[in-house]
Amino acid sequence: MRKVFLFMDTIINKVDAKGRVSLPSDYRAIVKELSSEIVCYRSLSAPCIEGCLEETLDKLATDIENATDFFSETQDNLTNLVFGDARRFTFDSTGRINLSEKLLQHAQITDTAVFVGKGRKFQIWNPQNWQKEEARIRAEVLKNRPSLNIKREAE
Amino acid sequence: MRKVFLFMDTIINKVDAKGRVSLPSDYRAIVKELSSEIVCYRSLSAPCIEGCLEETLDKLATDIENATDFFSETQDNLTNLVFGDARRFTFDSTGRINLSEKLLQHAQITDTAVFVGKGRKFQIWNPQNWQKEEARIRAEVLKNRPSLNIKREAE
DNA sequence: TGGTATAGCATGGTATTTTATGGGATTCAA
DNA sequence: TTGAATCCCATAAAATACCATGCTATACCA
Repeated sequence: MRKVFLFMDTIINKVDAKGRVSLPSDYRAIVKELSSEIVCYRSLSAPCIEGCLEETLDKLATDIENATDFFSETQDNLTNLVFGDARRFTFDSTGRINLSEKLLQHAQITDTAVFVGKGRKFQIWNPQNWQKEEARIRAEVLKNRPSLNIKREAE
Repeated sequence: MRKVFLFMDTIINKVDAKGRVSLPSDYRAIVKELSSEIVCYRSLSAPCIEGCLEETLDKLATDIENATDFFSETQDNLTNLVFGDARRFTFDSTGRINLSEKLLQHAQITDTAVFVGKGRKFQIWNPQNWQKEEARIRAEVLKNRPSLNIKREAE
């Protein structure tokens, strides 16, 4: 596995009648080092699909196990919500995945999808929704310059 | 054996008159790497069936040993409840297991079963019950956003 | 710098495989 | 011998892999 891997850039691709979309080739290059699978799930906080490597979710599973008790309600709730929603999507030789109805509906995607890199994860948006969301984020950043402060708080 | 294996997604399958259910193919793929057996038991906290690899229960046994005293009532109770209830279920060439009456009754399952991935484990629910449970969990998580806090605590 | 060749990519269509599930046969135990 | 559990076979539907084409971005050369 490569030491450095980041999902980046914003790419627009078509979704055909069967729900097939080409995963951007840059993204594929990252995944291909391990397998030909990507994990997708409905974002908890926004009307979009999120994607990442299975490895990333595996880390989360371990984190949850370490942070909560086997019999605790919190562990139950979290694992149900996260893993109950996530699913593996394998892409074929041409690099397409077949998104499920559930995911497409949640993101209000019909015939076009926008892939937005987020580092270890990426998101898939309806083009109009993404346009609005990006404007909103930019406006907020201009007001508050939040990024650096937030990092300090967390450390 | 694969480095990463997670039970994911939510899948609805039919239960026939004999009590047979297809284990979702993704789940089978995970199990098949080791054997053709899965362990199931009645959930301690919810009206559903829980399933996992025997390996996972083995880890739990170790955890219980480490966390409680050999002679303690807690260890007694836990081990009785978990291991007294658990049973191996082998699936046939078409991938079906034959759930026992005891398990089906506990989960109120008659003709349809919902498999819910939970990472290292999965659950089997009655469809209506799962629908309610999922709504409850989502509402609770949206109120508290527990995931991030828990992660911080663990670090 | 400008123009052309080439390789890679997205996308539409088609073929193949896998999977869920019903029904029946067989085995084993009571 | 009867009942229950397990195994095997058949089928329809859905998921997935493969093939072919047109386009775009990149590389190469004059």
